[in-house]
Amino acid sequence: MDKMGCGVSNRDNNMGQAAPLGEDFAFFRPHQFLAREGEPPDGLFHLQEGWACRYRLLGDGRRQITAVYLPGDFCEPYWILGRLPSQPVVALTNVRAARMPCRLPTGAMTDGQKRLWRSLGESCERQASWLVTLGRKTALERLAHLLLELFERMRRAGLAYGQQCALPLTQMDIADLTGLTPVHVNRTLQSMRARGLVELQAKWLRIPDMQALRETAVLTPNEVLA
Amino acid sequence: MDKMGCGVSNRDNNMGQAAPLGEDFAFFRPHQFLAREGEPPDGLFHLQEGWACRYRLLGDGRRQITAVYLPGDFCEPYWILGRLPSQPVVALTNVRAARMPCRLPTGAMTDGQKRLWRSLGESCERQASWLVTLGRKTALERLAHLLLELFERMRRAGLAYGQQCALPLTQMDIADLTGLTPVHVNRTLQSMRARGLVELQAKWLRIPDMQALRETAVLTPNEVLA
DNA sequence: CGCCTTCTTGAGCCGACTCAAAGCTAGTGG
DNA sequence: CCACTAGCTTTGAGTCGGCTCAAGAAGGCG
Repeated sequence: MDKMGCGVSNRDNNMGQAAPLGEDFAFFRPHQFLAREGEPPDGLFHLQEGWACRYRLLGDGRRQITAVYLPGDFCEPYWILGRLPSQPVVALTNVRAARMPCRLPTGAMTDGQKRLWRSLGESCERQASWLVTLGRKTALERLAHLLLELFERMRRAGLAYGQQCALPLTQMDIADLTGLTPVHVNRTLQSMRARGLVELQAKWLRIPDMQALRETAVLTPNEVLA
Repeated sequence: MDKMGCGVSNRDNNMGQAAPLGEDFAFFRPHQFLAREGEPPDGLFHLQEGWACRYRLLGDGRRQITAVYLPGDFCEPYWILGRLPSQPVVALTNVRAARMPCRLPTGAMTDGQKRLWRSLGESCERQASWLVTLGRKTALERLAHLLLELFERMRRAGLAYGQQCALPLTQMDIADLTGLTPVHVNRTLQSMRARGLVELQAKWLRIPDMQALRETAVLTPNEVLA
């Protein structure tokens, strides 16, 4: 349940600025839903700030996170394909997002639409890569893949500084992304730290040796984050 | 390498029948590629007969199959999004497919295009479901999910007879789909057989108790194969 | 008939899990 | 400024699901 009300508001109502025609904004706090399973989403969100994730919860409490949304990402490109969300999406941090209509664009191909198609393509590819990682890789390889991907996406969004970036995930979130337990994530991160592969503390990620981390992740050359 | 030549041919050349305008057909034998990593596909294939799969091979021989294509499926809807295939697709059996242009449809929405969009949406959703299964489920649950999904898709394609259907996969293929080893697939299938959950032999699948198998797969009610 | 792939079985091992209990923060309120 | 709390991280000890290695049985096909 939303603890803070609906989370969606017209920018005119609280900012005193004219929003671009037909566009308004939405704000979410951690744990607030951007979409619920089986319910039509309020719109397609273009994240401006903050992180969100899509997941599935099994009856006995097992959880798997199936997508992460970073600033600059669309959430969720699949929605334009006309199906109801099959998995809920929640904010991981405070989120600010532009809200746009959620339907298949028709007619002329604008830049915004091109970006949306590209985003859809990248999502599909990332999912396919994660099927490989979850199906066949070790804990060490999984973590390397995850941290590399998140860093690379943050870098592209202009949010990396040198070889570091923000990473507002708990070890439990990381466990639910990689299909591991929090305890094992903790131990594996320690061993990565010991080998100089990553530094990760206080929600901040640093990658001292990108090449080494890439090799650890056993990604194929043209994997999404190339 | 294709052992049998290119695999794509204009139907007029070998069937003596007029093909629908602008459409031709392609034939593949087991292990022939429908698409290679990083190379533009010959077209978008609409499978009429036979099975194919998409996969990734890691350097040390580990393989994960990331999609299966059955008769009636498009292979591969993602291709219309304008990226080069990031994972190869090979035929698992003899395949007959209609070949169509591989680009984003524009203009009026025909029935064929609607089917293509729906197909893309279903693919995305299936992938998301498999992320959960590979990340969080036991061997038993994974196999139940797989067999249930394949049966249901075959049923929708009109290729199930009562509670049985063809299933032209080796136990090694099944292992590469479920992220397990062939040995463990074998043992787990035996225990499923012993519990009366499935019968699987000679490339033929029978599901005596659909409800029991569904419960075993711990799927959420509105999972793709609902 | 002989070859090759697939399936099956046995024995031992190990990567990741479970359970449990401390240490850390960071935020809250007195 | 400090006690108090709640959530997160870390550590230890023991277990187990699925893996590895190896060999034999059972198909399928030329």
